[in-house]
Amino acid sequence: MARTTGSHSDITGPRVRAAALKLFARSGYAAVSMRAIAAEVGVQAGALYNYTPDKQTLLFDLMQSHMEALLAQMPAGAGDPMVDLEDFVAFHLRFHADRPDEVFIAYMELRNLTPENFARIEALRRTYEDRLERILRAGQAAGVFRISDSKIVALAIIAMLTGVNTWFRIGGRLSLDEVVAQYWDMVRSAVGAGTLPR
Amino acid sequence: MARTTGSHSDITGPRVRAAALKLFARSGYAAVSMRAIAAEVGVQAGALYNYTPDKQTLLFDLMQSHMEALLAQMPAGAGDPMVDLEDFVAFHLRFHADRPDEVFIAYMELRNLTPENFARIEALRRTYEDRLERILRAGQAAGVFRISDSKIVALAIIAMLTGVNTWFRIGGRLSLDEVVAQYWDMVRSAVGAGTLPR
DNA sequence: TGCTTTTGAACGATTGTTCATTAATCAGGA
DNA sequence: TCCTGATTAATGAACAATCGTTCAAAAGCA
Repeated sequence: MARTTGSHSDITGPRVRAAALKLFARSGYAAVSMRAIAAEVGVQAGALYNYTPDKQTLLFDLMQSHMEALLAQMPAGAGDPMVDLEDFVAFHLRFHADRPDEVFIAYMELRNLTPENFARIEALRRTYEDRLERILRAGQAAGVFRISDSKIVALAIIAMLTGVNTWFRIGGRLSLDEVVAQYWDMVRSAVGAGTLPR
Repeated sequence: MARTTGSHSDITGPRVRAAALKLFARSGYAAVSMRAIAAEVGVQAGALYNYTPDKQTLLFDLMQSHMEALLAQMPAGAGDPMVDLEDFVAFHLRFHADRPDEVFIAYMELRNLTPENFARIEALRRTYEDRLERILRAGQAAGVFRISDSKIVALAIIAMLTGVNTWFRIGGRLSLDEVVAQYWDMVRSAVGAGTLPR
């Protein structure tokens, strides 16, 4: 619906989510009070309830938005396992490097979701893992990847890639391009695809 | 000092730590109340303060004990980079598989430590990472590992290995021996050490 | 004037922690 | 074996503070 009269919703709403994202990432969901979020926005606690029914939904919406953006922007896959794997690795690293707070929350706050909300986020996460596993199985079938258990390799790769967020910061010692190149080297080696000149 | 009269400290004390470990791992430090810990032990909240000065110290002691056990049991290193790396991988996987709760806390609750306590745990963690990096540099110098940045590779390997704790459970589809074998395959490949028959 | 947004107070519940009091356990002597 | 005195552990109430959430009233804008 179009903007209604006297409304600041389209200004305050995003600021509430941004404040919650920042504070949840820094201190954790359980340790952040609604009053702290309100103070970050510059508003009283009661005003937050114009933008979220409760604190739990605020967390869930942040995680859901993140996971849906991840799935929406993920490369579709060209069909060549080697190309698809490289694209996946590059995409994962760049997407995650751009959103350290969202990534942190998506991995750390799963246990603070209600069971129903947890199940919904978990389903999105599995969809993402399945995409990588499908690439690995295609390469396995084509004989270009030498791996035994595609599920384990998929999880190991994702864990390795997501680990960059514990240390990588834009503007640090290494550029994002260098990080992508180095991780692609490791992933390519780990799946048993020889070190080919490119 | 030897056991003093009228004391149950040596019984209740460990039970307090065990209850805190279990509940912190399940729900997170901030979401667990001292009353919840006391209920798990079967005691009133006030009694906990015979065994810890406060909640923060309870968390810190759990994390410190875990990290010190990790460092104490870590293999010393024989000198051969290939052997040392394989030993490190196997040790890491087995040690972590045995202690899912401790590992979970050690990685998730860092931000709930006071700055001083955080610095102390962080120092222990860095000591552990340095041990792996030293193995990698030795293999790099000896020409047996083909890697460029030993620091990144060390962090990537640790992230990959620690990731098993998100899915591995003793008694599941895969035995621990199978997991160790598969991860060693991936690590050996990732550091560019050829797939040799063993 | 009509509608939206924000305030600010209030609510019941829960938080970490303290402490006087009670209960339990022990060593040593009779 | 029983008693005594000493010592420790656990209770249960209390504390000030903070929690998520609600809502009537005030403020701001079209």
